[in-house]
Amino acid sequence: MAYTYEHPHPAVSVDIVVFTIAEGELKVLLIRRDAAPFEGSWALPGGFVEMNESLRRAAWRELREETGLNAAYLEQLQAFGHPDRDPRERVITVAYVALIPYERFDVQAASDARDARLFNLETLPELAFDHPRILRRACQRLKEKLSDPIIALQLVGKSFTLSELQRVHELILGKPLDKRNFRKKILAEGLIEATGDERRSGPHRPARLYTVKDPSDVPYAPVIKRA
Amino acid sequence: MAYTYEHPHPAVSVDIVVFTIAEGELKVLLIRRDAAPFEGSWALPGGFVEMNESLRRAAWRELREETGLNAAYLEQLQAFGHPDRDPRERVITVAYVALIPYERFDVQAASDARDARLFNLETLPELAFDHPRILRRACQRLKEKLSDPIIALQLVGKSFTLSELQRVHELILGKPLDKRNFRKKILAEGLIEATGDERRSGPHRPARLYTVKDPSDVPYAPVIKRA
DNA sequence: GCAAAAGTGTTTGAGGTACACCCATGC
DNA sequence: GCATGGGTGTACCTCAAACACTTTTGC
Repeated sequence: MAYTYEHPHPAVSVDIVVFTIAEGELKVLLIRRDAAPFEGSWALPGGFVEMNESLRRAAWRELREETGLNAAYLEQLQAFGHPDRDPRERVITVAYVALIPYERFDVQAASDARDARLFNLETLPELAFDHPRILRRACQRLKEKLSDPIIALQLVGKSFTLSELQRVHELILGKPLDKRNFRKKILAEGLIEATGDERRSGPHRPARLYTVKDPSDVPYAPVIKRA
Repeated sequence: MAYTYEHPHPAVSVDIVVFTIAEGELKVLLIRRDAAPFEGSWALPGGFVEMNESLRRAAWRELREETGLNAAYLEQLQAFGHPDRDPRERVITVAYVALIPYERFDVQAASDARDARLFNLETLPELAFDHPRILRRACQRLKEKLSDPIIALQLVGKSFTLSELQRVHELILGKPLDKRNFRKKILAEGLIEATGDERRSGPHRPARLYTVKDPSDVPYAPVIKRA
């Protein structure tokens, strides 16, 4: 089957920069390419936009198909369209940023289960296409958006300790934060509250657990079962 | 001539939201469509991306072709790609925001000189496609970016008074600002300096003129001739 | 002289930053 | 009992916001 147009048309794809926190580090999801070009190297999950779906929907679908994930948070980053970014043909890609708490990760469930792995940002493999550039922009955007408190909340589980949340901020900013100042600010925002439960995880005082007060404040937040 | 692909490809266009200050108001440039669909209604300047040019370059070219303008400031807004946003075929558009000081306007010089006009944001005509949505996002982005001092500087001339610059901020924010606080903040940024000249323009005290100190601080800023 | 915009400082409150010690636990 | 992270309050500084009068001009 072939499709013919009077004028030349580029292909349009979506690529998704999936961030999560695993093993106490900020990680990005990459997929090993099993076809040319860049066969064997790693790339952002993504694929071509279908003709009857919106860009956002395409990003959502690709994410599910390639990784089995249902994104918690999905935001358009920007379009990338240098003429020679893909050696096969002109491909314009629209990049998205997705944030997913690690506890939701179930990459095994991918229908199109390819070789997918989480990488630390400091130890990235060779990336295909202009994906290094896209990834850099995504990191930058993530930092800029961190002032919105819901960003970090997308990367922790249903319930979390304040130290965990602080660590998320520190990983994104790449610098340590003061514990007391952090807690003061976060609690002043009024988005989260203590559950009353504690988590004990080592030879030290147990940590209080917190959750998002009102899930509607946090689009796509983990669904919280209230008593 | 026809172009054939194995898979369906959308068309890709760029649309540019051109802001300027004219007659003491924030205005946006629109072009009257001379062909279906939406013939006779107004639309953002834009057109299809050519196969050998980047998105940014396409935006630049369309702006020049349709309006004779050389953009002072051009920034990607985002991609819009709902499947039915164009009734002819699937068209994904990448929107840009351009800021141009009014003194550079020379729409008459357009090679593809169509019916182009500046509109006040409060008195817009009917817009084609999803351009109302694009325009709303552009206004929102402009507000968000105003904290960067170079934004407002893109909308004033080579030399300007502080009242003019303040008016630009007020128009973008849609609310009045305090004169003393405004001047304090702007001057503290250290980007501009008094030229020593004054401008007299009515039955009141003349205003000092300012310019950008270092043009390299302000990409695409009006080229300033230094003594 | 009067209308109209230009120009000029100080005070206050909020929020961000710096900083040090005790607490509860597992081993 | 000791190592480990959890939890807490105060002082300072910076920046944003509020606020009123004098100056210079054109007519």
